[in-house]
Order: sequence, then structure tokens, then C-alpha cells
Amino acid sequence: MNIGQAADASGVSAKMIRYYEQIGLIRPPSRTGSNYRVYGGDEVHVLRFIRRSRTLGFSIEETSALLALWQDKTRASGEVRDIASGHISALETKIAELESMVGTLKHLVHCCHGDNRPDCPILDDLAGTHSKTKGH
Amino acid sequence: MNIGQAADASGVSAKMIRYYEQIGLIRPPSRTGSNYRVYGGDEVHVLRFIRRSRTLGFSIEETSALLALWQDKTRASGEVRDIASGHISALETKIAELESMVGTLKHLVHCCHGDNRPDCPILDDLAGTHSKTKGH
DNA sequence: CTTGACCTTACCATGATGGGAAGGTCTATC
DNA sequence: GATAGACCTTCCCATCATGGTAAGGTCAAG
Repeated sequence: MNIGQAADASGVSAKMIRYYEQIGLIRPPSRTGSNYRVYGGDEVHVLRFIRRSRTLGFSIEETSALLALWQDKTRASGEVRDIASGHISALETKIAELESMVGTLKHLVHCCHGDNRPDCPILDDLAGTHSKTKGH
Repeated sequence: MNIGQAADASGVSAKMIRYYEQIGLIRPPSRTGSNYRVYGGDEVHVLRFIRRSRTLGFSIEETSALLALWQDKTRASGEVRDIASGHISALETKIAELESMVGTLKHLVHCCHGDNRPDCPILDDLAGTHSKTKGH
């Protein structure tokens, strides 16, 4: 299987497969006489694992740890759960930040009449000129 | 006012002030005879505007547009509101994605006993091996 | 044999920020 | 004055994960 076929089979672009190899996330595959990378079912399985992990927002580093645990037959699932739990916390922190931004912005948009008058509470807020934005 | 003082006064690092100048977000300030950048109250005001905008998650590009509107006395607030509304949508999309990740992860963590047994539903999910076929 | 699809490596770009080196300048203290 | 240390300057590099492109090699079908 060539890299393009492995890419199609795994959903990971050829570009990223080479990158993952370069940074040591996956092992270099064998090569044909003409230096083409050759992949088999196992490699595709690993690539799919990586793709799923990335889709769930795990970083490459976290993915690397999960991959090692996956390939370690004697692993304890507690480690895996710790990584996942930590990641959940990080995601929730990020969500809270974004929600805070959205809350502020919605308030500002609500206060903005959005017509042709130059007055604009959104800009006033950004500028820090505390011209009281009258609330809902 | 030197760049360090402008940084302290605005909350934007000196490094970023130079960067903003380099990419054309802010105008090059005047210089002393010894080539030091010189800032005044107006510049600090602009920098604070930028900082607030970035804090609210606007990109540099969006910030640039908002800044232009802020400095345009004849602007219509509708444009500003459109930018803000678009940004809210983008943030909400991002939040939904993150929440979806969190939901999946919480479910997996909940299913994971987290003890020393090698069996782990989190890894099974990542691998796509849906239970019965154990041992990859 | 040619064409086109594929592969290889290598370099550059992103977005926003930080780090650091090498060298010049200012200010306070001795 | 001299000197120390805090500041400034430009320039380069690193991040993180991904995409693009270019120059060149390989393969399969017509």
C-alpha cells in the first residue's frame, strides 16, 4: 500500500503521515526498491487511532502517550483515564473562556443599534471609554 | 515614552508592539535621535484597544477592521456589529465542537474503570475496535 | 514512448507570541 | 568621568499542526 492509499484508508493526509513519521509519532515504514513508503493494515490502524485522538482534541503529545499505552499490553487503564480527564478539564477551561467572550460580545451587540449613526457601544467598549452601555 | 513604558501602560508586550508595527496594524511611531521608538497617549490608547479586542478573541485581521472603524469618525455602527456577530457565530461553533469532544470523553471516562486491568474503553474507542474483537 | 498520476525530499507559510543574541544607549551611582 | 545595569535596536529561531509548492523520480495505461 502506497502512502496515498494509506491516507485514503486512514483519513490522515499523506503530508501528515510523513510529518508523524518525522516527529517520531509513528515508525518509519519499509520502502520499495524505488524508495516508496509501504504500509499495511497495522499502520493504517495506528493512523486511524491517531486521527480519532486528534479529532477528540488531544494534542500530538497526548496522542503519543495514548498510542504508547494502547500498544502496551500491560498498561493500566488508570493512566489513560488520567490523560483523558486532564484533557476534559483543559477543554472545559477553554469553553468557559470562549463563553465569557461570547457573553460580553452578545451584550455589546445587543446594545448596538447597528444603524448609520457613528455611535457604537462595541467600539466604545474596546476603546475603554466607559460610556455606559445601558443594559437589557 | 519608550516602548517598555508603552507596554506597561497598555498591557501589550514590547515584542508585540513591534510586531503590530511590522505587520502594519499600527503606524510606526516617531524615533529619538538614537532610534528609540517614542509613544504618546494616543498610541497607548490604540494599543489598549487592540489588547481588549484580542482578549475578546478577535483575530488580528478583525482587530484591524475594528480599529479602522473606530478611527473612522463617519463609520456606521452596523459594520461593527456585523463583525462582532460573525465572531460570535464562530466562537459558538468552536464551543459546540469542544462540547462535543467533552461529551464523548466524559462518556468514555465514565465507562473506564481506571484500575490496573489492561482493558480500557477509551483506548478501544480511539482504536475503533468496538469491544468484542479484543487484542489488536 | 508518452502522458498523467503518483511518489520523493526540501523549503516556505500560516497566527500570534516568546526567547535570545549581538550590539547600541541612557541613567544613576561611585 | 567611568562604570554597571537597565533599557533599546534589529535579526533569527521556535512554537503547533497543517497546507502548499517546486524539482525531480517512478509507475501504469494507452
